[in-house]
Amino acid sequence: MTNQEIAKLLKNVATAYTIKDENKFRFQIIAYLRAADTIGNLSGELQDYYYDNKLSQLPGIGKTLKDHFTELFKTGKVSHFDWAIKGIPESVFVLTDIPGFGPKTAFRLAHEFNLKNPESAISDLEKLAHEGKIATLEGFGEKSQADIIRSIEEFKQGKGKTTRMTLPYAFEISERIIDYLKQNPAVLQVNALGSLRRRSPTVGDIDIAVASNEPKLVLEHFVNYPSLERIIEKGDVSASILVSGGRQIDLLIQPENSYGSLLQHFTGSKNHNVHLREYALKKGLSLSEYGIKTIKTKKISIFSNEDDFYHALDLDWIPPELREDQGEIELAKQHKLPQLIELKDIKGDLHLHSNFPIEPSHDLGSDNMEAMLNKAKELNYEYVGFAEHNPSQSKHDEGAIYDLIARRNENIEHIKTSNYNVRIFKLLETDILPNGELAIGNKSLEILDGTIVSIHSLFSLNKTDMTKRVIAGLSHQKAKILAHPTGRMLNIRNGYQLDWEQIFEFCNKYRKALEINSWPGRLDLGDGLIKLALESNVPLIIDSDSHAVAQMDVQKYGVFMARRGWATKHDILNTLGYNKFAEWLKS
DNA sequence: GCCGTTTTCGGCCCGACTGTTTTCAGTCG
Repeated sequence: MTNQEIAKLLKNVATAYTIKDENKFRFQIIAYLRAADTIGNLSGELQDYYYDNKLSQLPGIGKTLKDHFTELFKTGKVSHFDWAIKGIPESVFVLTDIPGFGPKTAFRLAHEFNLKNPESAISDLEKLAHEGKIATLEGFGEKSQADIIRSIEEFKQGKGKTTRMTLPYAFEISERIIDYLKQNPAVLQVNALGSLRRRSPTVGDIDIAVASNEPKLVLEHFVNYPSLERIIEKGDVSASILVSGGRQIDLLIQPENSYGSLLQHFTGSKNHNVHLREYALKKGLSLSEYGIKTIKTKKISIFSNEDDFYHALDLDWIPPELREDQGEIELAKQHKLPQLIELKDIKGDLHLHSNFPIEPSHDLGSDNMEAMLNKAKELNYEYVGFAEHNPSQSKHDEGAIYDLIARRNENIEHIKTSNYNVRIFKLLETDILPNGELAIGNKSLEILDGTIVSIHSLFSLNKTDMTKRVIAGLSHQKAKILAHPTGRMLNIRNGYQLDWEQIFEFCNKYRKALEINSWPGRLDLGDGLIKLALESNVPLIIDSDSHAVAQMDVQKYGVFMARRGWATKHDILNTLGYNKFAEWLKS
């Protein structure tokens, strides 16, 4: 069962509670939604937390939910959930997936029109709306009927927040919008916030904050964005629009002198803010996007920057990547937050695919080694590793594979004679075959400084066999790094099954590194597994997996993931200088 | 149902926006 399916299950329980008795279940509803939020935004699989007995570490998951999940993973269902949603038509849970449909609206419509069939509930409702039947209900009008028709249309097209963007994609959109907003003189400051600022691997909508003393002018400018599709809402200090491609942009505005509170509020996460506000309440303070209110005197302190906002609560400033309610508030109080790794700490990129004609099993790079070295120099790297895919087994015998690798090595030696100031490691990205053997023989491996190993076939292997396969592959003395360890492709496929506890134990014992692959479509490992790996003292390495010079800039995304996983530079191997790194590679 | 620098019991974030209302309910972040 995927995280999204489990999160939906929890939301369904909250929906059912809301319909049955909102007051009685008030706090259960909050708890279920909070847990759903945690799980929906988790970058590791919930099931892995269960296997590692770490469910209780997750915010919002206490004893009761832990027991429910144990039942879920053992039996495939939870009797308490079944009990909770009993009596609510299944159609309701289908309708609540549509933006604008909450529990009350969904239940009311399902009930009034007797929408029994969940398969057809959405199209049945659409038909009723077109027939003008919804506007006749008390509490509904022509406008809400039209809204329902449009919501369903957009939902079917996957617009708004129905589908999530990858982080790098969202980055690009946000930069275009920010450039546009800056054209207006009423805009004094502008930042992308929300999950984008927290560097979440996928982003639902793009949140933008603006400092301005003339919010009306800013809003007017905003809703005239060239690729506007429609205005979702527009008030006095905020607005939401849909832009071409069906992406939702939310804008919030505050005067410059209270911009710090807005940054804090709009960065989230929701769970971080809820926790922070509960913490503040105990000090007699109430937090909002406007500032910090002393409850007794009703006096509001305002903050132009975020540091002061946190300091006013006796907390250190918390990096946005950590604001996921995973204990960061308590550590900020004790001045014990980790010093997170930064992009400038990276001293090399060990996973580069050049265009050297090595006749590989998978895609070849498009630029030559010299061009990639020039770029490495530009990035201030001390060293790189060329790691083309191994020559394909199907087209070459072992001798031919050896010759190709030897020729590539000669090419590298030749380049070394020119002075590039960047040291080179002779690596390779070698497939781990389904039986756990590496795709090239010992003789070929011997002429490498080391090899990256990875899974590129038979993803469907069961957990036990896949774990054995990976460990067998990593066991070779030359195998040093497991590339894109989960095999996930964001929004395309989940990773394969692995027993992480075993993998971590093995990597720690034999000092094998797990890669944080910065490739925009992968971002693999994600932050959840990074955090768990660090708790097991596993060496990590951040690589771009570049197939072209221009792609070498994606390293920042891997650093974002590492930061979200609480990594300091001491946790990441390629922050080491050349000598120390070479020493590890040789070990 | 969760959680702990007033608490293992008794609390539980705060506000914007919209539509259909004459003062609020529902949804969202």
